[in-house]
Amino acid sequence: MPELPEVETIVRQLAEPLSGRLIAAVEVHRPDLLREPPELFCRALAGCRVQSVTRRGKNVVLRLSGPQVLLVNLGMTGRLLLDETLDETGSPREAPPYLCVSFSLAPGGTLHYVDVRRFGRILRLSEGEWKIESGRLGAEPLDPRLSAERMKELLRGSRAPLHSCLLDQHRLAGIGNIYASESLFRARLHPRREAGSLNLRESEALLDAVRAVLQEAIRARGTTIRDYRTATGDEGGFGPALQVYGHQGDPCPRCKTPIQRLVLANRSAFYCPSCQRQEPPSDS
DNA sequence: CATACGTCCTGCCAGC
DNA sequence: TGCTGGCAGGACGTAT
Repeated sequence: MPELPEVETIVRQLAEPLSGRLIAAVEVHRPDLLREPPELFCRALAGCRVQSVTRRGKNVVLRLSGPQVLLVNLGMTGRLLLDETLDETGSPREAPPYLCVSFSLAPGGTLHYVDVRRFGRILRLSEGEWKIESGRLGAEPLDPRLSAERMKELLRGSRAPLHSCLLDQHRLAGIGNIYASESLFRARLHPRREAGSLNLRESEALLDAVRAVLQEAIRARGTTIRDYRTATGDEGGFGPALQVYGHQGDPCPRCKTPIQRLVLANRSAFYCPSCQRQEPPSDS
């Protein structure tokens, strides 16, 4: 499931090779990923030049000439694969399975959007529409301007469990189920703790933990549980570094207490019942 | 308004 | 051994 580190990895890999490239043609094999008729989509993108590839939350943002913005959300199983190779006959390689959209580049190469479960979305927006969409998304956890005070403010007023709050893309953008559990473990905060009850010290610990986990995961090129691949088709290397996610029943890496799994808002949260206490501290 | 929960979609695998 | 029901969850829509 591509979260911030996975999307960041893909964006870093695509930025150089795609910048300045021409989109020669677009083929849509799965129209349900779009919010417009595929013919319109293809016509509007053909002939555009890629100006930049960036990330906002879990979204890949391609700025194109026109100007227009191509927003790619990978959902659960989406992949952006850059194929620059040719086979021995000189024609492009065979289309990968579950291919949804392919962007033929000039000169040569293809960017494939592949998605088994098709939870992903590809939106073509104007600069103004994207500005509004981006404004609805929450703070970037790795933005150095994000302070512990601001972090506390983001959680303030929420009676929801911390785990659910971290998944809310309108508060912080980019965290999904894997890094929510990992961050809470590092910050020693219980996933069911009421989000709005965090004091400044705890908010700072949480922000530090979120940043540390995301940065380490980026360095490892993300976490492959099953489906995630980088833009070069490789698996991410952060899996072995996961301390609680998917480790139900295993001993806590800190205190050896068995890791527990609980379900919050239909999502699994993994935590150590000994290291991560439910109760807010009495000194707040 | 905020929160909870169902829905989409398919591959995988535990359990019968 | 083969089949199947349940599970996985990002984002959105609907219900409370």
